[in-house]
Amino acid sequence: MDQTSTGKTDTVKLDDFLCFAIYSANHALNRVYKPLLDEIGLTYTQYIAMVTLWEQDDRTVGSLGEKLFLESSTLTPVLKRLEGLGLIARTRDKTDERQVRVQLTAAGRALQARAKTIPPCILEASGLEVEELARLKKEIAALRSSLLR
Amino acid sequence: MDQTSTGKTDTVKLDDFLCFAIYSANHALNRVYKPLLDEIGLTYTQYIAMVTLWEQDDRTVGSLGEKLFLESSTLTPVLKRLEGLGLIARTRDKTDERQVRVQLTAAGRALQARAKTIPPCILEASGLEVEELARLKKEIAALRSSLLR
DNA sequence: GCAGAACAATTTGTGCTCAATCAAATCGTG
DNA sequence: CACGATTTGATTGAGCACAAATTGTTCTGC
Repeated sequence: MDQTSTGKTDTVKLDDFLCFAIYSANHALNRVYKPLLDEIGLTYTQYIAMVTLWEQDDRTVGSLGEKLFLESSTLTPVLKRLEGLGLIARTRDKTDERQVRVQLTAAGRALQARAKTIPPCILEASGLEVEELARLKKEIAALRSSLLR
Repeated sequence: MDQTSTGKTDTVKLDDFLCFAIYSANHALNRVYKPLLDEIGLTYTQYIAMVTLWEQDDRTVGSLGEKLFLESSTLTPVLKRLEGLGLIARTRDKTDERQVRVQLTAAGRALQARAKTIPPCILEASGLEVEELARLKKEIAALRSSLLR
């Protein structure tokens, strides 16, 4: 019973849609993250931006967007808020003034330690084993690649 | 290599996050849907609301929100736009005036036929077989259930 | 060297999402 | 019947997301 079947019924059900499963799982994840992120004063998008910078500091807006699959028009206000929170600094690149370089401040780096408790909470809420979660993550990432092709 | 491992590196990578896989796959799906939905003049959220009504007409705002995991504060403006497009009618329930009943118009029902071409396009873009897609959908729905527990 | 193309980030406008709050209708209990 | 509690949907404010248009910078061809 799937929306793509050529089958007998013409009543397509919402629960048959992969897109809805992902859409609603994303919302559910947001709901689990919300109280955890409130404690460190970040929204979800701000959090993944910080995770990306913790992984590699001193990026341009464009490279950050490429990593996060977000447009610069989305990132600009997000980064301005992170700057307002004192977690990052935004400076024009000296050699190419079109680019804005994003760098962690001391406070931004310090926040990483406080954020360390979050992933284990999510793992627990997922009700999955580490290996199973890793496999599911891999499959979904592969789906994303196909869709963006 | 996972953010939950107790392993050697303390550098947690964005690509290790299940939440990011789902978050970005959701955006990727949106990007595939966008041009298809443009043809029938709906946004993604408007589309899933219509799918829900095609599955079962004459719902209250609350029951629609329960199905879609959305708050009334999100649904009210979405439904008003669908009403403005002439696809649905919103009327107060005669026996309980607190509730608003949402019903398809003739135009709303007619749109279902035009929307039939969308799911096959998504299936193709996913690069997955029908069975594989159904299995993945099921796993993600199960994850959602765990998260909302 | 200079005009125009290409590029990077920002601004603007539309829509989605939630938390917090509100108003109206209904229910429950005395 | 009366009055407080609950239910239902709507409103407000903050933030995210994109497309399209804009500004400022760099590169290219002549």
